[in-house]
Amino acid sequence: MTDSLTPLQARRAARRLARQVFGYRNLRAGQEDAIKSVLEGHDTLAVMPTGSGKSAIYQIAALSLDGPTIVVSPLIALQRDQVDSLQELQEDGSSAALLNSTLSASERAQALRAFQAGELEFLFLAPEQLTNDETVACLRASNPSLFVVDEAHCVSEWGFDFRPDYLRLGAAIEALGHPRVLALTATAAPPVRAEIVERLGMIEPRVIVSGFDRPNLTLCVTEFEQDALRRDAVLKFVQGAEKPGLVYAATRKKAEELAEALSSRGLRSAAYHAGMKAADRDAVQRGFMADAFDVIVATTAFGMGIDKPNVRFVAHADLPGSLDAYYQEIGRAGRDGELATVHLFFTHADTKLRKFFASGGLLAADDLQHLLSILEDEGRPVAPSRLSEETSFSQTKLTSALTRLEEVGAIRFTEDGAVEVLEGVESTEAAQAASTAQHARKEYERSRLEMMRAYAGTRGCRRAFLLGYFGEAFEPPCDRCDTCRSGRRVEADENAEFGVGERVRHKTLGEGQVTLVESGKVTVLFDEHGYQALALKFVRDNELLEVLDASNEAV
DNA sequence: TGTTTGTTCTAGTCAGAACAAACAGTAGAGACTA
Repeated sequence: MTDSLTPLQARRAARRLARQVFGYRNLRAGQEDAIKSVLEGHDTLAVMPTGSGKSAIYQIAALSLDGPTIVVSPLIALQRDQVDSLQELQEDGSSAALLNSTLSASERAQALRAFQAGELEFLFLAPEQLTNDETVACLRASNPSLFVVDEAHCVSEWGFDFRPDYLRLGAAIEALGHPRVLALTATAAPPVRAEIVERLGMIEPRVIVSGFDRPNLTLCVTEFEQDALRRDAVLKFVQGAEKPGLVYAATRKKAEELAEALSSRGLRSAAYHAGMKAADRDAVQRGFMADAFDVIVATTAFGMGIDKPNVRFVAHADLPGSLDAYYQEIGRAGRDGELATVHLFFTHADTKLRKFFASGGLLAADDLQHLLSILEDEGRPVAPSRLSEETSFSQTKLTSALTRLEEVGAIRFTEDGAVEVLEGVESTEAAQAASTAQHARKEYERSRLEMMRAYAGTRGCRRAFLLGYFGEAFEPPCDRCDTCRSGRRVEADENAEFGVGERVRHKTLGEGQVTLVESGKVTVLFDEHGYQALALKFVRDNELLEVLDASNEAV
């Protein structure tokens, strides 16, 4: 690892590069703190709002350190954008390259050769690339000084069941000799931050969190009994809203249907989802950026990497799966700092679809045991491709199963990527432990959906609720949410002995952090059990919670 | 989990009931074909 700098040296180096390379007269507080932290030698997680210059953090840190930088980014399109913007900065245009499946074998070899020869400062890749041992060996030989994980919330949001290779980044970092790690994201509630730090194996990390508040956003929610009434309300809202804007729908079919309905009402609208052809998706995205559309109706596929300043509204035509996802999506409104409206339209039935999505990817204990028995019978490391053939598991399911078993210490990956059972492992117990861990995860996801539902139904200040979820106390009224503006806002329970952000300990659920005190309930994010809403009276009568001070001592 | 779509059956040549199957979100990698 490159020698660390003193705090003063780090600050000077950061400011000098910011001026010389980027032409910045000043760095923002969060930017400077994060860069300093990296230059002082710390693994660092920076949680900062979009538009606060996260890319500059890793670029300045990378240029300050000797040795090349690996940047993990979730989408190939994002990687291309980053390389393009870096090439504009570099006079010779040769200091950044991509590594992904769209390259030919020779292009790939050339990128790796250039990285190894020190001709590249940045190499951008998706986590899947790091499952290739030859790639990892080649990258290790290049002695990278910095390992950047952009959009780091994907580790937590996607790693468990969608893109499991995100969960193997920690192992890849170790295989690379643990270069300094810098994780960047705009959205991470406390449990997501903890998971990023743990999964990436960050050593004595510094976690730098800028504020989550977006005071220029007006927060509104309307509940409907019937889907048809909700649909009419969404269409009416979009017609009357200042443009351009975004509508998020839960399904592809609904996105297309709403886009068509808006077009028939004279609006320039288009649908966007992952089922569309790449060229069509690209055309919609470019059209939106160029103000060629009034509104895009999209699934969750739309938005990552979109930095359009003048989005005046974001409407949700379905309940999102979590406040994390919701905050990410509404964050695309009002990036120019001007007023923007975000409106959630939902029905109670929305939770059913979300529960279905959350239930996906569960592996049966029998499947896990079957996998272990194959490995046991073999008695030596087995290539994942063979396991895939013998189990008929899809690639994603197999990787997910192996990750679950690795987490409970039942298997390990050898240096050449094969899998073997660890000595002394009892397969039934290990499969059961992995299955139990899965259910705990699903329980956590269920609790996040409950928090989303609670936000939709709150009679208190929505801004206070949202910020409390991210661990930030806020004193209402905000005058920028429907409950505050209506004059019907329910005051927080001022007699409650618990405050948002405080650490507490429950008799059976363990320690956690208070996220909300409202309507006779205290909601706690428990370290082991996710979000739980507890009746204050019951808590008091049974002395269930005790407040901990900063040093975790009961007071 | 719940809705939509497809299939089969009956009775009668169209239509509807009953049941089964498919589908509902996010991406990269890499094998395969033209």
